[in-house]
Amino acid sequence: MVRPTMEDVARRAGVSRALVSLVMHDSPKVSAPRRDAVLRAAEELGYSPHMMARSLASRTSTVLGVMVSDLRNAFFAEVVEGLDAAARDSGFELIINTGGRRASREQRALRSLLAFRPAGIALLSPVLPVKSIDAAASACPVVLVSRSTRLTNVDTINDDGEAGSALAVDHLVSLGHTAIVHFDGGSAANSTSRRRGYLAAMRKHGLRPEVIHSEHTDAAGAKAVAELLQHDELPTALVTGNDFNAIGAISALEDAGYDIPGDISVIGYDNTSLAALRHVSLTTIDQPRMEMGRLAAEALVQRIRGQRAEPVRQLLNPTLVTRATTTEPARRQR
Amino acid sequence: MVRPTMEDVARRAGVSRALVSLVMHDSPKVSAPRRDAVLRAAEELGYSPHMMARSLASRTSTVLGVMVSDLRNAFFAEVVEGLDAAARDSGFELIINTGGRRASREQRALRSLLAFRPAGIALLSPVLPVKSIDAAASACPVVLVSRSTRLTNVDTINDDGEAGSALAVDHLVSLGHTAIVHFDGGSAANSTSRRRGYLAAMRKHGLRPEVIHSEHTDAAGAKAVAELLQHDELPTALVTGNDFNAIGAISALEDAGYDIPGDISVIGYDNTSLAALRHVSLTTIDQPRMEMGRLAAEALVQRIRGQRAEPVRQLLNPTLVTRATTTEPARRQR
DNA sequence: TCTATTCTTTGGAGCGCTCTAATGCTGTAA
DNA sequence: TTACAGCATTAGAGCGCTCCAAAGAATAGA
Repeated sequence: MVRPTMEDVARRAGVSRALVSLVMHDSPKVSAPRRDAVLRAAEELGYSPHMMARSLASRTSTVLGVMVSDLRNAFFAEVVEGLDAAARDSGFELIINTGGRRASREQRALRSLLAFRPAGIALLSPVLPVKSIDAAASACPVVLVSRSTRLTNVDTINDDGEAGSALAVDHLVSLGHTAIVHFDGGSAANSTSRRRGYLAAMRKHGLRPEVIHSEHTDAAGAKAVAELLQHDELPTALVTGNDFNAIGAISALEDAGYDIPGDISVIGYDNTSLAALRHVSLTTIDQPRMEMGRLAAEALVQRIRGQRAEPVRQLLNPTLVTRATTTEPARRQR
Repeated sequence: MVRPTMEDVARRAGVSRALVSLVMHDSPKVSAPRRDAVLRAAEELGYSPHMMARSLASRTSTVLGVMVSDLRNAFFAEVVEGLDAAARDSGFELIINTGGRRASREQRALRSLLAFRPAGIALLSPVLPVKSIDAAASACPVVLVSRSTRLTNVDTINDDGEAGSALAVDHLVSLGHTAIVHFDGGSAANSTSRRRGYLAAMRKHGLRPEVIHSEHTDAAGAKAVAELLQHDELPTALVTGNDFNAIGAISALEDAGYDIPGDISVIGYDNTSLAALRHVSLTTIDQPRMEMGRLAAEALVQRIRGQRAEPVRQLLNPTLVTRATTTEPARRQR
């Protein structure tokens, strides 16, 4: 388990340790014969540089710390995937920690990330207090994904939930719908902006908005439908808080004898793998999640390289993915 | 961005660096007044130990390297989640890399993991040649998840695909089914053992097996149904390769006018979040993915601590999750 | 030939920490 | 009084590397 060091390589190649270091960094100021000798010796010994020692000596780091609440959530998994790809392109590695959306655990996770003296830190939808974020930002560049802040030393990458909901409403209006109800996402971080976007878009079109309180689960979607069915008149379209909620709503409506989209059009949010299934074929709003990860990594790298000091505020545009759950309103409505 | 060192804390507390080190490690041989002084100084300066320096000096590591092909795949995401939880419990951090199921990229990923001199490495379903795995294992403990090996210095954690398929078949047989067809998973890593389990279980019950070649996607499931519909007689039950395939098969069957489970029972594999949706409510086979991650971490930790030298070969038992897509065969079928 | 100049190579200090061996300091026994 | 535990504390070497200053080697110009 004891691996060869630079010293070993140097001895075998008959050169100094410093020269080996230069070769490992592809320095142009090494003569060809020495370079070959060093590379051969390294190869023969199976030498690979010791990142920790390198970091320590050079006072630099090639590590990006990532705090994610839960990798099982496809949203985070995809953002991390984007982060990883972009980080690798810039020569960084990811060290990942989970915070479980509990401030105390996130605090711990953040501390242990900082103990690695990473070059930068990405916090995905953290529930941490601003104070902690600020403290972290004074130690290294920090980027926030799916959370905004007014801290000027921190970058943020968010999807534009308002624009997404507006996209959904516009789509339905263009199909001829006027009675459009929103099932909101309750206490979820992204539900406020989605609701706001829905309200603004309805007002823009001169329509009367109606919000039914719900959550981001299929059971909640079904429950919201039950509430909706109490009404005298049903809407012709539903803008739900996310895909799961949409699925729950759809099956509850079908159970109640309604045809989707014949009687009611339904639109989801997130474009999860679920929505794409033939069987489901849900019209939904897609957020560029991988892209968000890439942008987060790029924001960090820029700050690390000192290329920028002003904060970046990315607000990514979602897109509409039209599938089979939306169509023109039926005649009988209005 | 320049953070205080142990030296700074020592100076402020009026003690030596070594004493600070002892306090940071909760050594019992430090007097109470000194301990307090050190802790106060550390607090005031916002000191936190430098992991890299600590690793270097102590020649130990608290990092576990993880190579995963793709985090967007829920299987891996959950295994990683389990790994993370167990690693944290034992005081380790994860450093994650993606290999994309391409040997060359995995090679690179492995190399950069090894550069961190991790305490151990977990490879999730790698396509790496045995040679590379063996080389890694000579540098630090290695555990393989979803891949077997005969290397004796490497631990493996696998789910028992044969047992899972047998569970599916047994369930259907106990309901009274005899005409049971398998849609297999094609070239996927886990499909061989799942198919083998199906074949063995059918034979065990004295039934005639029939395998239709398919893939792990919903489109492939639908395509396999199209093929099935050419037959004169339909089976009364389907054992599919995974949940996506099952969903595709179900919707194709429903499109063709069949009732699920009235006419045909369908059983999935993986118990994805999909299967649990009310709307889908798919009977399926659950693999303990988080558990696999935990066990992988534990296997590593045991080897790291030198508690074990013989290889571990975990074969985890899947379980049947009964939902709404399986029932007794209809009368009309014989 | 000698010096000036450029190109290679090397010694060695130091990154922040750990850990061993040695020190200082009490108190107790001889 | 000295000796000797026993405990708390510290000096200092060293982990594997980087990087600066300086030395050496090679070449060019005079």
